[in-house]
Amino acid sequence: MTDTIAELELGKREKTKVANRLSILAAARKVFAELGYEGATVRDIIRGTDLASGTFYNYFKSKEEVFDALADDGARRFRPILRMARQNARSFEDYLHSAFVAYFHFIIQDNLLEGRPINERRPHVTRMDTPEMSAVYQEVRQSLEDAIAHGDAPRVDADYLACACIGIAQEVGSAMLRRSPPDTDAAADFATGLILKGLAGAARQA
Amino acid sequence: MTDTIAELELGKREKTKVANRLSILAAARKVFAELGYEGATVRDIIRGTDLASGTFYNYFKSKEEVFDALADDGARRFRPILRMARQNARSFEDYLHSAFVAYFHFIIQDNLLEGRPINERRPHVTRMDTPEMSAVYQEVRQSLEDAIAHGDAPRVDADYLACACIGIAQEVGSAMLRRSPPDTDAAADFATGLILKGLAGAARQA
Amino acid sequence: MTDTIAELELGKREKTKVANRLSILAAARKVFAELGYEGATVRDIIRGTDLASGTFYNYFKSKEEVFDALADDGARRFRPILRMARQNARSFEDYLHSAFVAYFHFIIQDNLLEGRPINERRPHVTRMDTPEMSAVYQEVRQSLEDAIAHGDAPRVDADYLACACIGIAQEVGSAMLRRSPPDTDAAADFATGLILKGLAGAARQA
Amino acid sequence: MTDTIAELELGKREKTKVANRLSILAAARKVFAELGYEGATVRDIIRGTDLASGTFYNYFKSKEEVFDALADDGARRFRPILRMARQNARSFEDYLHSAFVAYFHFIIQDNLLEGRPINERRPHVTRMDTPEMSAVYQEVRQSLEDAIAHGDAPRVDADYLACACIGIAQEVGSAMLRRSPPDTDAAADFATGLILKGLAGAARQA
DNA sequence: CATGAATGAGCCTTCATTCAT
DNA sequence: TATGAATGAAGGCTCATTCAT
Repeated sequence: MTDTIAELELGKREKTKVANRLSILAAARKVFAELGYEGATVRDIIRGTDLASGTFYNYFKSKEEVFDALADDGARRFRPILRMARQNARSFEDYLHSAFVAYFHFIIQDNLLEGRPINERRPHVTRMDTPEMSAVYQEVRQSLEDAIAHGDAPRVDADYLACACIGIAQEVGSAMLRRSPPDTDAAADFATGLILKGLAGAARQA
Repeated sequence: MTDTIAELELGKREKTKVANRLSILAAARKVFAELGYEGATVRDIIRGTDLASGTFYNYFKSKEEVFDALADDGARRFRPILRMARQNARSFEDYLHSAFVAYFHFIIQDNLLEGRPINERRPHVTRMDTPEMSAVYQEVRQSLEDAIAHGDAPRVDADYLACACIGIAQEVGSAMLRRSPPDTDAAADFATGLILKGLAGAARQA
Repeated sequence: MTDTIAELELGKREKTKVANRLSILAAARKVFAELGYEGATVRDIIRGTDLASGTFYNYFKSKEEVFDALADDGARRFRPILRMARQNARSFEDYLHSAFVAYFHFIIQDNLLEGRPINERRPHVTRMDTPEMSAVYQEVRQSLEDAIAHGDAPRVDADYLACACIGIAQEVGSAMLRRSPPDTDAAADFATGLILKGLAGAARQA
Repeated sequence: MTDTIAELELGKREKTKVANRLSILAAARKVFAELGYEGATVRDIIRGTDLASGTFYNYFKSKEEVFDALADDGARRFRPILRMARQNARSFEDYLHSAFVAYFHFIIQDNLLEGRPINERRPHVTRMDTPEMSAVYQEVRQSLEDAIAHGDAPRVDADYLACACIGIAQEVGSAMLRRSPPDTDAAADFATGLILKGLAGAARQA
C-alpha cells in the first residue's frame, strides 16, 4: 500500500521538483539581472522563492551552476528563434531585421518578467556576456558568411561585423527599453538600416 | 641648497604617497577588469600592491571611492582626447574615425598597463558603464547633432546612433584586443565605414 | 502518540535553539559585566559559548541587540518582584527592605550565574545604567510619592531620594558581593536603616 | 652659539612639552567622559588636540597610561580638598556637607570643562570607578572611623557607609547635573541630611 | 527530499602602535 | 621631538555550504 501511494504521489513529487527548479531559475534570473553575477548571492536567490536555503543545493551545486543553467536556458530559448528567422528570411536584410526584432522582444520579455520598472537605475551597471549574445554572434556570423558566399553581402570582416551587431543590439536594445513604450520594430529598423546602409540607412525610418 | 632641491623635488614621503596611490589605482584597475565591480574586493586590490590592508584606507574610503577615482581618471584622460578630435576634425567621418582610434588606443593602453594576457578568458565577463563610455556617448551625440544641423548627416535618431556607436566601439574594441597585434586603424576604419555607409562602407577596407 | 509527545516536548531543534539563545545570553551577561558594553566584543561573547561566530547572528543582529535583550530580560525579571514587594508591604519600611533584599538577591544570582569569583578585580570597572536600575528608580519613586501622600514619609525630594536609593543599592550591593558569604539581609537592613533613620538607623543592626 | 640657542630655547621647549601633555590630558578627559574608557580611542584623544598621532606616544605609552595619569590627576586635585574639609570641619555633619559640596562642585566643573550640554543622553551610560571616588571612599571611611572612635557617630559598618556615601554622591550628583541650575548646596544638604538622619534629615531642607 | 540552524572562511573597516623623515 | 603614513591584528558581519532533523 505504501508503495502504491508512493507511486501515485511520485507524479506529484516530480511536478514539485520541476516547479522548484523553475522557481529557483526564475528567482535567479531576476536576481542576476538586478545585482549582477558577482553581486548576487545564493541567499538573494532563495529569498526570491518560497524554499529553504538548503533546498537550493538539491537542485544546483552552486551559484555558478544556476547561472549556467540560466544561460543554457536563455540560449535554448533564443537560438531556435534566431535559426527560424534565418530559415524563413527572404533576404539578408529580412533576416537581420527578424533577428533584431526577436532579440528586442526577448529582452522586453525578460525585463517584464522581472516585474521591475524598466527604467530603474542601478549603481554600477554591468552587462554580461549572455549566452543569447553568443547565440547572436554565432548565428549572425554564420548567416553573414553565407550571405557573403552567395554574393548577397560584401566581403566584410565577419568577426567584426558580428561583434558590431551584438554591440548595436545591446546598446540600442537598452536605449529602447528606456523609452516607453519600447518599439521593437522601430529599433530593429534602425539597427538593420544602420548595418546595411550606414547612416543613410539608419535615417530611413525616421 | 637643500631647500632649493626640496622645493624642486618631492620629499621621499610625498613620493611614496604618490607611488602608493598609483599602485592602488593600478591594482584596482586590474582587479575591477578581472572580477567586475561587485566581484572585486578591497583585499583583492591590496593584494595587487605591496601595501598592508590598512594602508588602502589612507588613500580611499571604500571600494566605491577607488572605483570613482578610477572612473574620473578615465574620463579625465579620455574626454579631452575626444573633444580635440571633434575640434580638429575636417568632416564627420574624420571625427568618427579619430574618436574610434582614440578609444581603441585607450583600451589597448589600459590592457597593457594591466600586464595581463590580452586574450585571457574570464568566467563571467561583465562590461561596465564606464565614464569613458558616457563621454563617448555625449561627445558622439553632440557631434552628431551638429552634423545633422549642418546638413552633414541625415536626420537619424541621435540617441540610438550614439548608443550604437558605443556598442560598436565596445564590441569591436574587444574583438580587436583578441587579435595580435591589435590594429586600431583597421578597427576604426571598419567602425567608421559601418556607421557611415553600412556593410558596403565596412567592407571598403577589407 | 508521536504527535502527542511532539506537542508536549520541544523538538530537538527547538531545544537547541533555546539552549543556544540562553548560552549566548549567559555569555553576554558575563562579558558585559567583565568588559563593559564598549569593551565587550561579539567575538568575546561567542568565545564564551561553544558556537561558531556566525551563529551569533542567527540569534541577535548585533552587540546592541543582545545587550537590549539582556536588559529587557533583567527588567522583566526584576520589575514584577519589586511591584509585588510594594503590594505586599505593610509599611514603607517594609517595602524598602523587601526591595533591597530583592535587588541584592538579584545581583547575587547574576554573579553566581556568571560563575566568576565574586571578588575579582577588574581594570576599569564601569557601572551601567541597567533597566533594573530604571525599574528601581521608578518603583521607588512611585512608592515614595505614595508614602508621602499618605503621610507615611516626610516631604523629601522624591527624585533625589530615588537616586540615592539606587546609588546605595548599587554601591552597598557591590560591597556586599565582595564579602563572603554575602548577607543580603544585613545589607538590606543597613540600607533601609540608613534611608529611614540615617546613621542611627544604619547602626541599628550592627 | 648653537648651544646658547639651544639653552635659550630649552625653556620654550619645556613649556611646549608641558602644554602638549596638558593638551592631551584635557582631550582625554573629555573623550573618556563622552565615550567611556573602552569606547574611547587614542585617535579620539589625539583628534581633540592639535598634535600628530605619533606625538601622543612621546607622552604616554598607551591609552591606559593617559587614563591613569588622568585618574592620578583627579585624585591629586580632589583629595586635598577633601582632606582640608576634614581638618576644617567643626563636626562630622559639617565635614560630610563640605565633602559633598566639594564633590558636587567638582563634577560641575568637569562637566562645564567638557563644554557639552549637561543633560545630553548617551547610548550606554557607564559610570567609572574614578579615583575621586576612591578618594571619597577612603576619606569618608577614615573620617567615619574617627568619628566613631570619638563617639561622634554610632558604630556603623564603615565599609557599607562609605560605599553608601559614594553611591549617594554619584547618583544625587547626576540628578543634580540634570537640573538647571544645579544647586550644590541643596544637593549637599539632602545628602548630608539623609546620611545623618535618614528621611527626616533629608526632608529638612525642603 | 525539504528544512533552516550551524559553520567558519572571508570581507570591510578601525585602531593602537611604530618608524622613517 | 614632531610628524603622519604604514602596519597588521582584530572586530563586526555576511555568505556559501553542510547536515541533523
